[in-house]
Amino acid sequence: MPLYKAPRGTQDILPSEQPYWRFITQKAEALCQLYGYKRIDTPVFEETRLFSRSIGEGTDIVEKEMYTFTDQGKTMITLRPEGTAPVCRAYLEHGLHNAPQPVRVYYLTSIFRYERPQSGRYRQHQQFGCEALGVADPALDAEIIDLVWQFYISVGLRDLTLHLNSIGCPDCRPNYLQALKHHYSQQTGVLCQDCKVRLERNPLRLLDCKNPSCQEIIHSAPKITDFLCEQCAEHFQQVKEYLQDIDIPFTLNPYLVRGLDYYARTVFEVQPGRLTDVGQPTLSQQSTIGGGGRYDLLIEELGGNATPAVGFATGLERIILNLKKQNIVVPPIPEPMVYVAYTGEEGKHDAVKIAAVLRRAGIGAILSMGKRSLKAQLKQANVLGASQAIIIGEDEQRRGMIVLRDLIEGKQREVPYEGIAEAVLPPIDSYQRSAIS
RNA sequence: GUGGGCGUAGCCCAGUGGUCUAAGGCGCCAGGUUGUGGCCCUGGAGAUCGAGGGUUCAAAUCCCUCCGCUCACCCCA
Repeated sequence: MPLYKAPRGTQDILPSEQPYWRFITQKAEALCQLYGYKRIDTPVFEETRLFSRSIGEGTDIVEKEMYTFTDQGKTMITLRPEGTAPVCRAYLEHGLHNAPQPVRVYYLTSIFRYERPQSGRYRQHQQFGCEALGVADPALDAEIIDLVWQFYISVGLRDLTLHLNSIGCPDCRPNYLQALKHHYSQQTGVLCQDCKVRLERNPLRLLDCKNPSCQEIIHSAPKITDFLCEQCAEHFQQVKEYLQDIDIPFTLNPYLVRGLDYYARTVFEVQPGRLTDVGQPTLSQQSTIGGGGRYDLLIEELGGNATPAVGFATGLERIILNLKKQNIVVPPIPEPMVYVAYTGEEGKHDAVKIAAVLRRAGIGAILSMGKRSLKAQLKQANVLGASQAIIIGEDEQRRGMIVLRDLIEGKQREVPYEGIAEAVLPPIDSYQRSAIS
């Protein structure tokens, strides 16, 4: 029983897991470059009021999931529970409205939420997100959705479903909410406890209920897409058309709502698995690997000028979870190719020097440590995946030579001490080339 | 916050009251003659059997409490 353990809901990402992380983060960054999104990093913590204002006072995140504390200067601080609000804050703080619009940025960062951990859910998790601020063009919605979708494709995930909806704007949503409330008020008898609360506090969330008895009410409920104002309907129509232009397969889901208050118009979510029943959510939301939408009012809410924006975020742990479920293999992280072994104390000085010479020549080298038998050293070279071993033996040393052993072919030859880097290079090159192709 | 499952070495796990001073596999370390890997063989290190309390002549094994892990609900990525 170890004395110390990683806090609940957190995890160590050990070297053996790193290939997954490197793989997906490299894919993400390559894609962002392709779409012209630039990296932004914001602080791990912000003033609490930024999040309570943006995410919404009544949301679960703000009510019970934030890591909040008062610092020595009596400031209320919160560990970032989502990525959009800090980006908006930075946009305002640094006058990014003066940059060419839209401002396209992405982040790869830790997110903190105090929740009960379960499969694919952690108190600290990593998100990859993109935000495009300053433009209301529906083509930008399509661009953002295309970007996430291409991201999933580029990491190799299959069988995903893109759920798409529009939740309108402050002009048209009240009409819908009224109709929704009216629909529900006639059936309060069969409502679950949660939905009774939702009816009062956050009616949109009624559509989110998984309770079987509430499902029927949901399916007979009015659809928000029938209540959109002219502008919202037109915007949504164009988003759909642009997505069709670029062959992004989406599933219209009029019951899709999102958990943060700042969304307006376009909302979307990506879930693993295909739907059997079109338009009907069959998977629990917990399996969602990514989501996002428009938040045209958020920046104004935070004190800026009216600035439309759209973005997405996706959970990296959940992506890795699905990569493993789908048996997708990721490329290994290359090991240093040369293992430097030696016998005796005199040999060790040359070993230290040769390892340094190789590294300075750009050749990865692992230096054997401690006093171990040659057998043990070569065994380790093998386990570490080195393609070549340099053996500094006392006999050869006296003649100014060292042994260069090819661990893949099992052949070795003597080469002069001087110019060892040149001797090593060619076989390494060919090996690496074959490993890449 | 609610409910289910589970807690034996770094990992996988056997063992359900005395023969357990806890077995096996992987991994680690060392040997298999004198300076050479991948296979094989041998040996070694590594476990207060999650913690505390109780029942019993006797507990890894039964009971209680706590802690932790895990899965699901809620909600979110």
